[in-house]
Amino acid sequence: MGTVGKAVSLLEKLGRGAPEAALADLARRAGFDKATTRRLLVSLIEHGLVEQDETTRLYRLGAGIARLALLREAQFPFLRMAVPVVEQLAAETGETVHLSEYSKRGLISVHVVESAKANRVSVQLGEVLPLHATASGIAFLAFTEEHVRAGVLAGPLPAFTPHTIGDAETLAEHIAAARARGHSTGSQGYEEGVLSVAAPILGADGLAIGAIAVAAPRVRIQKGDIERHGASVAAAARGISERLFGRLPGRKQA
Amino acid sequence: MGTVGKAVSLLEKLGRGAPEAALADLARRAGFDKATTRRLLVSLIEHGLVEQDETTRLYRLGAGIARLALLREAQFPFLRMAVPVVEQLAAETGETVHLSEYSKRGLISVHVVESAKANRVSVQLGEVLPLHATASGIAFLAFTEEHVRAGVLAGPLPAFTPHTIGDAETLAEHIAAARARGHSTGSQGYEEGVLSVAAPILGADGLAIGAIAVAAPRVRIQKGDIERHGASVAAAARGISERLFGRLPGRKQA
DNA sequence: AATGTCGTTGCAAATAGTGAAACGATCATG
DNA sequence: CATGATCGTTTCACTATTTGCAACGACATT
Repeated sequence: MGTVGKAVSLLEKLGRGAPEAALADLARRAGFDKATTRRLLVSLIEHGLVEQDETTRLYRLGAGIARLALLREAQFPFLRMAVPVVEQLAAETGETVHLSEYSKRGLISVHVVESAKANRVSVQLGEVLPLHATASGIAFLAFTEEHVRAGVLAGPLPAFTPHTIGDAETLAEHIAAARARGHSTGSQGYEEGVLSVAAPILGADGLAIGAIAVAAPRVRIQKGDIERHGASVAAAARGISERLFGRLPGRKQA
Repeated sequence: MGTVGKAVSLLEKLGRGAPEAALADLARRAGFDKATTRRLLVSLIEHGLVEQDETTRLYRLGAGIARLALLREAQFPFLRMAVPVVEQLAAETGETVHLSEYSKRGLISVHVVESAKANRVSVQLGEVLPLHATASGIAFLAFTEEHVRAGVLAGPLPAFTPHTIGDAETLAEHIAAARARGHSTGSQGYEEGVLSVAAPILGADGLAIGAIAVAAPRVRIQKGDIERHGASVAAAARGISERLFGRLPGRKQA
């Protein structure tokens, strides 16, 4: 692993778990030498990506991270454009709605509006959702480039619940169905007892850049809810694309 | 400069200017060799901090940045706690209010509510505000550790306008006055024609972690406005500290 | 006191990063 | 249509940065 890989890996370790971490703890979790870990951390501190408590010597993510994220949002206002639509969809459905953006490993949940109901689905911000095990992931896969889809179908499909789709064939069917309908459904593939409906958010080139999903406890879903929410979530996804790119992107044939 | 420094420097170059940048452009701006620049970028891409448009080959900041920022906000909910107070202060004063957080180089503006008035002060999100030239910076310096304050007083004090405080002695007086009053004032030190009033947001140890400021066009400020806004902004800053840390931190003697 | 763990620093060994050059591809320009 | 410039990419020998071990004092626990 290159040096920058190690540095980023430390940032991720700092992001998980407790708000602050000790040097030896980080070195252990990352598998680096104490000396190496420390030198990487001081480099990151010098650039504001990490901060250190002067008295406890504990490390935490720095404000430079927030700065980069703000600059990015200024360049590509995904949240600013999408959040109002998410809120609207949450109000319309009364269920938890979450918005995610594609990145290397999977879909990163970037905004969540939780249902007001007592029994509701909860999603952690910044969490990476697996592409094969969530409605959002399947919606994304249905409208992404062939090589990404092929990569997921070829790779391992780890099970998160007993209901997680485990074989590539079934997954391919779900993806094809989602492409045909314009939205996907997920049934307890990631969390037990949760049903979801998701639609892809398409970029200017017609390929998915993220997804929006409605997630509800299984017990609350009535006949017809799936279809109703499916239409709503697909409309919301289109709305976000239009706000971001002006007109609705042409749908790419696969 | 170490390797991680170079990598971070590329991230900052990507954050400034156009939403996407070409390899040769980045190499020139950063002063690195084309080959070096590319290798750093692919490392960053592998970890999701940078993305590349498959067809145009242009680079941009990746969703991994947003992920880290979200994880950080989950660990230390600065925005979640502060934003409502900022909105409230903006409504109360009718002027632009901005919130900033301290980092290595200066105060990073992390949230802004612009005045509804036509003639209003505008602040760029993610911008780094100089500590010696803004009301926020002086408020921060008045309640930070001695060595940080000394470092700023010792270092160069670049002028952004003809009104920027240029000598350490005057700056020290402003800082002392801010410490005595609990809030600071800034007069066209960073942007011409802008008057500001700011107060420090104190951490659990009584030292400043950021600042909140009201900024208005000079022409609109009446007698008494400074004092009124000073009291409001100081109260808002205390409110944020209390929301973040429970009780009001004890004020540290300097 | 003794033992364990912590953060920090120095050093020689080695790995990882470096820049120049060459490549084909692409895009203006004449 | 040919030319020249610029682009992104790859290779390779060289160098410098990074690395891990070991030792250190400080601290906390036993």
